[in-house]
Amino acid sequence: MPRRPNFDKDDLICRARDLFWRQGWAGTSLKDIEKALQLKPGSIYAAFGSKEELYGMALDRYIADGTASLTQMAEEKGPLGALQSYPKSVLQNEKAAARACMLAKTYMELSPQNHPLADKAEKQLRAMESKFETLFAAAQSDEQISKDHTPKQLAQRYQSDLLGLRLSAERSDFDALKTADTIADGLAQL
Amino acid sequence: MPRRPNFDKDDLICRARDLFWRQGWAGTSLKDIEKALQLKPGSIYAAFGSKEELYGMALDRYIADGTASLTQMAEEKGPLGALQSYPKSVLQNEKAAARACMLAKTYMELSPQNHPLADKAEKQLRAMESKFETLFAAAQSDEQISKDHTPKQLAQRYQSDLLGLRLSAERSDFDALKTADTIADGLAQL
DNA sequence: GTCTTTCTTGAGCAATCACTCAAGTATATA
DNA sequence: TATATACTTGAGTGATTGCTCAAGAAAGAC
Repeated sequence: MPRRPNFDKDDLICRARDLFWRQGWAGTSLKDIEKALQLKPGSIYAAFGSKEELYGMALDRYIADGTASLTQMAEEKGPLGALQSYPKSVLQNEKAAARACMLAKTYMELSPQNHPLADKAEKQLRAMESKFETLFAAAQSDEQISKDHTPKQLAQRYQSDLLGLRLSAERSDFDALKTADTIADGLAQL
Repeated sequence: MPRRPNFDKDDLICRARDLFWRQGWAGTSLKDIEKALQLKPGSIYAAFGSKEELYGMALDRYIADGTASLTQMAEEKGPLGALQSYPKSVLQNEKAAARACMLAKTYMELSPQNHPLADKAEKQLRAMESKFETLFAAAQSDEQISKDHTPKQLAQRYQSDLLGLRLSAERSDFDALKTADTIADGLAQL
């Protein structure tokens, strides 16, 4: 009966994600989105509801990709190996729209306004931290690293370093790969 | 002859700095500034020229305070002591409008648009890195830390960790002081 | 082909943005 | 007190914001 939409919604969300990831919430206008998605306002609102909902879907997509990549890495390389490889793999991901973490950027920009999207980002940062915590606990069980610190403390320090690395990697004069190596080396010495 | 302005310009810049620091560039409207400075638009533009110039002055103020504090710390505690104390002292600064670094926030928000303020922030991040580099070099000369890594590499890793720490410290469920301790401990083991 | 249903279009909405300027007000000098 | 000078005011500028909706176009069912 009906006419079918002539676009791939998933692809559009990815393009929106890359825009938001690079330019942030306020830095991305609907004109930008119209241009990137090749869609008129009416279609955008019919398909996604609002700018905020679209950003939410973009975040969801970002989160799904990130957790999938970490999970796969853990299966391939074990807990310590995954923690050691993850920073470098993030930096070397050519498809990424930016080096910095979209969750961190979202939280930084929107938490002062108590924006719901900031809550969403914070919640996911917590989820990632707890994933790291699990990996550290496993690495301790495997006796790959000492039990001098709790898994939670290790995870917080690790995530903090990772976010700093990714933030710094946006700078042109920062040797991100070398710094990622020192992070990996640091883990081996724990 | 003339009437004198009945406000303290330096104080106004500090209040603007705190606003921008917390809320960012796009997140701070002129209405916000009018309210915080208790000034009408005309007075703001007469005193500061534009929102951009005011942000620039706010950044300058932020930079001056930050470098002064690090310099003083180096005189009091020596190079290694300063590097060890600096993260914690930043976190414990009650007068700070936010935990995260204003330079990093500015750079993150505005570098995608090639905004001049992002250049200014990046330049100052470089300046801070080079200050850290000097301190690491001095610490190596004093034989307080090994020469396994170059001062530049140490400074980049240190600054990266510091920015990550300050970013993470914005989160309510992050044990920032403990993480700052592990950073300080890590320096002692170099 | 005709009808029905859905998608696409883009001019245009109210609200907000950074900013201006002419008029009014306050103060130091003479 | 009179005058000159600068500061303060706030309504209002054009541009841009996120968003709406009536009209038109396209595709499957018959």
